[in-house]
Amino acid sequence: MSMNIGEASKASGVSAKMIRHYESVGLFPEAARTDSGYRQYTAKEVSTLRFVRQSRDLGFSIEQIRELLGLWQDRKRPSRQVRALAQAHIEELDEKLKELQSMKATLAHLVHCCHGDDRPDCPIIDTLAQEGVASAATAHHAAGRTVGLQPGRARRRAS
Amino acid sequence: MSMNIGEASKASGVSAKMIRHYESVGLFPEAARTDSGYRQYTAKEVSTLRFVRQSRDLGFSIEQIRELLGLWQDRKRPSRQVRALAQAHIEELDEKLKELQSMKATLAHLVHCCHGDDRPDCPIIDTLAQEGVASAATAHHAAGRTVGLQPGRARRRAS
DNA sequence: TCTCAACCCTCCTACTGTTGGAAGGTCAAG
DNA sequence: CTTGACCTTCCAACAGTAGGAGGGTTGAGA
Repeated sequence: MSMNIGEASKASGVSAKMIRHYESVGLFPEAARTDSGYRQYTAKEVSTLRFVRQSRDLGFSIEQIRELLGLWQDRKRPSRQVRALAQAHIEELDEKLKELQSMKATLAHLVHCCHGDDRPDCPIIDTLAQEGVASAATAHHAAGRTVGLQPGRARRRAS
Repeated sequence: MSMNIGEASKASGVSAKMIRHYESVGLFPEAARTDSGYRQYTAKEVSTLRFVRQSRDLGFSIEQIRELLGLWQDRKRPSRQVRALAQAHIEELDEKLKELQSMKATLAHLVHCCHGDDRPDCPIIDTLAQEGVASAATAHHAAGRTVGLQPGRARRRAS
């Protein structure tokens, strides 16, 4: 009935390392332990883990998953709440999509302009060296929140 | 002719904090200093900073920018090299785009299915609790490298 | 019974890039 | 001389994941 972390990991698709991490940040209560200190998991906990993984796979952040788990637990919550959370996340995804698309478009244009042969002459480099590529960055200038290809890409300029 | 880090920051659009950081990771040589230890920048260095910013805005990583700077410096490099780097980056962007689009599609479908009213019944939560959402995650399963809405989102399952 | 592999444990580190603060030194204007 | 705006360095945090070190546990085979 109960299993070690390795089995729970296989069953849920969440690595043992991550299970411990999620526990440590309080995403779910601490697991029961054997006398020797091994964590023990039941089918119920494995399904929670699976829930977390599915949510991560849809791009929800840990904090959002914390909320989702709360809503999941509370069997009386109005579906409206869940929907709103999902909707908000879609909008985040959209912002990121726009930014990436803008980068890609700019880059594709530059690549298109560059003959890409043995000559040193290169419009890509030249453009980077100029001021104001007028790309993704400037595109949402006023949009506030970052998007991050890399982690915390805050698009704000030095002010 | 030469300016402090604050002015260089304003002129380049890179925050002072980031200028120091880039210097510390060896993205460009250490700046000259006044007797009192203040960094001094010339127009040449400001244009390097601008180059870095433009590259970041197009989503290039620090390592990629390191290469780009090298290519920029070397006035004899074949434009082919630059183009290849840009092309490779476009492909990275494409992977990320696909992943985000896949997430969005799955999520949009779920949101569409959820009536979102006062009733507790919610297909979004129900789907998360099931196994195998068959979303972004499974989509590129074999694709190896991560993409990260959040930082290091490695999509590999616990193996 | 001993041994060895395959587990498990906790802690610390790294990585992506950026921001924030603390504690202090410098420079200019008033 | 004081004040405020600048500069310096170092340390920590954020998101999420992965890797290792150094140790204990378990169970099966010799």
